[in-house]
Amino acid sequence: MSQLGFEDHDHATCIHQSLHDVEAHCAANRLQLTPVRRRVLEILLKEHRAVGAYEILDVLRGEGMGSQPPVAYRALDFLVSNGFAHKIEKLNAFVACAHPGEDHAPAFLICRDCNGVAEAEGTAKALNESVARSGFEVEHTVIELEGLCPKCQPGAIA
Amino acid sequence: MSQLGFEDHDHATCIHQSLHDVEAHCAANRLQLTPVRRRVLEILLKEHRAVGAYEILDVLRGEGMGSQPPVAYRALDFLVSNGFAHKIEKLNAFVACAHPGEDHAPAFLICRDCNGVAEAEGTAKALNESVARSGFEVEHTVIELEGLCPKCQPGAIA
DNA sequence: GATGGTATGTAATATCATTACACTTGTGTC
DNA sequence: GACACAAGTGTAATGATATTACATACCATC
Repeated sequence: MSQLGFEDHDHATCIHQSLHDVEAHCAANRLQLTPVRRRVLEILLKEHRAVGAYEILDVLRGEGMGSQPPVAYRALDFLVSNGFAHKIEKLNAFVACAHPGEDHAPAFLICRDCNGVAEAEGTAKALNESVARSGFEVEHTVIELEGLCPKCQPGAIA
Repeated sequence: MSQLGFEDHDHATCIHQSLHDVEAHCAANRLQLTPVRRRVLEILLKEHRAVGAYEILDVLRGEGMGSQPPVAYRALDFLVSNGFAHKIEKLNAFVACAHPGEDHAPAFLICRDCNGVAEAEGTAKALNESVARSGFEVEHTVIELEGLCPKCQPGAIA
């Protein structure tokens, strides 16, 4: 299983790369990455954790980009439905996607201590196939594992 | 994979059996199945679908068993934390457990058409083990598959 | 420059959930 | 029996998350 999010990495490059990927994907698919949408994506990318809609809205408000909930929710809808972000159902909050543009159904690893969220790939497919055999037709998959990330476990080197 | 919830069955027996199992489990573990808690369980058992807390509250209110949200949420907390019910994160709603008392982490199959919810067993374990190898310590698992149940698929015999 | 599609601004409201505190009831102890 | 304590319930208030509805702006095309 590949997994991304908890290990140390060059976060500036990480953000830059994701933004670039999203821009490319939007250009290729005639999707409008408007200022608000781009700003919301940046806010999400800044953190590898789930961010609530109202937290995002606060930032937007501070920057004069709209102050009512629909502004944030609309941008989030755009990002989620185009695969640039994911909703974490367990937290009613959102994370930037680690593989923007790819149509995938990752599992999310949610650390209850540091609130970090990582994506683990390659888990949903087997699950969906197994369920499909029972006659249920899967359209959308939510897999969220809550626990402690390596750094937050007792005895971790911190 | 075993799966329960969408197939036809004798629902009266199904409810009766579940209630009986829960009563036995409470008696064995000195848990108080008070009137409110029992009533909330009955409300959940009546349907194989996720029921919202306020919908439950409405029923309780109609029966004079408390009218404020905490009444419903406290009963639901009791049921969920003792394994008699589950919360469906995707819907912010609750279902009775199909295997009350057993400590398990089922996958939920949620039909977007009829709102039915079924439990599919035996999926989380492999997932957790696979993730554990990456260093993440899983404490709680949410697996929710949204789609169409056999009966709601186009072409179903209805 | 009229039309239509997409996006945004804003007010109001709906839905889901928790906090805080008062009260009751049952149990064990003195 | 008086008391302390824990668990459960009643209720008001509030907080957190999300949607509806409608007006306005922008932009591409004809």
